[in-house]
Amino acid sequence: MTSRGVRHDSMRARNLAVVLAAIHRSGPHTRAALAERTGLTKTTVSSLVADLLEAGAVTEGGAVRGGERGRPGVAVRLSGRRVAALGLEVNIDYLAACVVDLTRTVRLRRTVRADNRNSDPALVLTGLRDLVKETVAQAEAEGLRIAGGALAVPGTVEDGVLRNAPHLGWRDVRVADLVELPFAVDNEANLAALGELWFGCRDADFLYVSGEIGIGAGLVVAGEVFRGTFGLAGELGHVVVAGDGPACRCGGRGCLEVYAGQDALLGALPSVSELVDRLKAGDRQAMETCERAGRALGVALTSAVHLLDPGRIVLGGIYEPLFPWVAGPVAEVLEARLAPMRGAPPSVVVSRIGGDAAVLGAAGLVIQQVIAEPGRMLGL
Amino acid sequence: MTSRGVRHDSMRARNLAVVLAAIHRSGPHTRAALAERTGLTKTTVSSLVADLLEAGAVTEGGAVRGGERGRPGVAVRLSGRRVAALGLEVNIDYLAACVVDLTRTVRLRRTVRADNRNSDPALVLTGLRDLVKETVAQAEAEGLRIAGGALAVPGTVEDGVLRNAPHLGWRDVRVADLVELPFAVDNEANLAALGELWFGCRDADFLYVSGEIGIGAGLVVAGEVFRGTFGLAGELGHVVVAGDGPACRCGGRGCLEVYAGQDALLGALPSVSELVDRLKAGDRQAMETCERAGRALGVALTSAVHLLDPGRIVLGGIYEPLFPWVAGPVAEVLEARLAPMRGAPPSVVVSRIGGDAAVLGAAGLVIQQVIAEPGRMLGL
DNA sequence: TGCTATTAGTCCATAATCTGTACATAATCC
DNA sequence: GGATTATGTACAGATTATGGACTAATAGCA
Repeated sequence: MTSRGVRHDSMRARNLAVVLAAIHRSGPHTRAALAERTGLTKTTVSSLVADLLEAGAVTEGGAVRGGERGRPGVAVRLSGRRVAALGLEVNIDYLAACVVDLTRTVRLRRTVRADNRNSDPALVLTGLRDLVKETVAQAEAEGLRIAGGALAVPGTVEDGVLRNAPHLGWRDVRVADLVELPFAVDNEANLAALGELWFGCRDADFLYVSGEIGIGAGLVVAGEVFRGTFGLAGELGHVVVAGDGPACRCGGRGCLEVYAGQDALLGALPSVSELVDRLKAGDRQAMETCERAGRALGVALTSAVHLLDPGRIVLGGIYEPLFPWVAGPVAEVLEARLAPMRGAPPSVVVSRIGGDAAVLGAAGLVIQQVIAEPGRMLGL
Repeated sequence: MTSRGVRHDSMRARNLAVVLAAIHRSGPHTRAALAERTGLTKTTVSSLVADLLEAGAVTEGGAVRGGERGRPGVAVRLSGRRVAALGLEVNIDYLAACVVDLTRTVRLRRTVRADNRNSDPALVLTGLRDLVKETVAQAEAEGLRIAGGALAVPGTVEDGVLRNAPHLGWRDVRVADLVELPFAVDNEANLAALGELWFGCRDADFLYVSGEIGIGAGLVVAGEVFRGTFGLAGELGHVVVAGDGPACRCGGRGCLEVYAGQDALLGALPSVSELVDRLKAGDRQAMETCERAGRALGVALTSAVHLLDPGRIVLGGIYEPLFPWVAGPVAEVLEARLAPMRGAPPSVVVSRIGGDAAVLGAAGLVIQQVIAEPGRMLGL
């Protein structure tokens, strides 16, 4: 737990990361601009950039912005040619994979339908492994080198072990050693939040609300996902809306999920798209259901804002198609409850990437790691 | 916002911090043990320790633990002789100051009664400045050198500016330049949490609940205070317990504060000690009030656990004297609502330092800074 | 067109810091 | 008392960043 001292090699590694992060954060820069931003000398930056060029993480050339007088600089930008990340997702009715390059361009995207409810983990993971093999082969055929992978799962994760995924019916499944690559596993909502950070709103501070059968949330503060002590933070679905409300499957009463989970929203309807159809047709009962769910979500988010202090609120999952009918009540409740004490409540916006958030976020996590530790991830 | 590159001097500064942190984290160590823990060589550690010795941050000698065979090492331990931190607090009815040395020993402690409700900030700050002068002079007379100070205030703080302290009646007061020292200002609940971290339970992961007129909370994860996006996280008092409960002064309904704030607990009683007396005497009504408050607190904490995932829960402020009557209902509610899904809920314990938490925490913040940046704080 | 000012990027000697081996020191074990 | 073992220091060597000098490339201006 004690942090390690800085040696010459870790100093170099850190400086590589600092330069790469500066390029990533604010677009292409000349070496001179990078030197100014990082506080390193031009000489040092040149040397670091040379390493990054060789690793294929950056390219030279392209628009040289700004230069008023004097010799124009050479822009150094992230390269999409070589380094790429593998994002994976196991969910209730599908497996998904994607490959994203360092410029955040989605290069490959595959989904395999499968009924994974109460499934055998070994079987599903074999299927996933096949999907990975195909995807990686295809990516390599395009000249990409996969620097690492990450997997999103609908459940709680501790140290690479899937502790509990109620809807899959999995418990204590070891998934970290799925492939021979640097590999991470994390909760769907956390990764969906990262997806929003990398491919959606790109804001550095927000709470992503993932409406599925359960309701999860991922908080991003200063570009980092907040995970809590055991990685269990963000369980919005069981935040209490009414202390003595109806019983919830979690054992509590009056949890948000009871009012605004998928089951509560759909009632007897077969699917979310059916609900949306009815809403579009102006079905009174459907609209009241959404109104009620939205208000409950507003109450739960009031508590979440007081405790987590998010910059804004992004609604995703099933709340994305339902946004037009849910967002109003949510915002009204937040305004009424938060404005007097806090001033303007966080704005409520819709997710821009919908159902792809988690897979993309998984790839985003890997890209984040590459930028944070280029030395380790790229073998420098 | 871009992080700076590592230069030779910052490498040294960082390594000083790493060594000091290792000594702080797990007690006195020999140079050899420090070398092993930090991954640095014995030579480097020797050189770093020499600097720390000269700065007065550590001393040699004392028990040499462990050594089985071979030449015994010289223990290097934190020194209480020279470096010290100044903790300050402005509260509704007092000003407080303390001086704590690097070994966490409280060397000085002063409290000045004063009615600061709806007071003139300038006047109160003048009084505080006098208190600082006296305290610093006294500390220096004991040979201590104050490395920095921190101030706890009952309100929200942004960038050294006190934004809003409803009970003091202050708004947008600039307090950061109170003294000519490295100086920080923060919210009372956050600093009380740090106090608990440094002088109380010393756990690295917990949620400190600060019961006062309002109810605040400070979350510590891995030894760091979580502040949220704007530093407003941890407003436990306005977490919703019952969506359509009674109105709260914040504009919401059914907030925790309505059920378990000081006003709700005391009712017509003049003081907390009066309430405690009645509870000790077995007063039925008082006990029911506490029972009800405890259950409400349990419900709010259920939401907090789902969202923040704390390691344990520490009850402080007025909940400290009331702990015997409040803790039971809190724990019961948590158990009932959390156990089925999460397993054992976080344990609920009483604060060990009571009303001193915030001042001590302010000093703790400074010590934390000294250990994190000995170069800057000690002028190395 | 050519000169000057200005900015970008590289070269190379120098400085700062950590590493690694060798060694003196100081205990325990038998 | 000698062997063993571990601590802490000394010194040469390795790694990395620095800083000033130098080359390169462009715009402005005469």
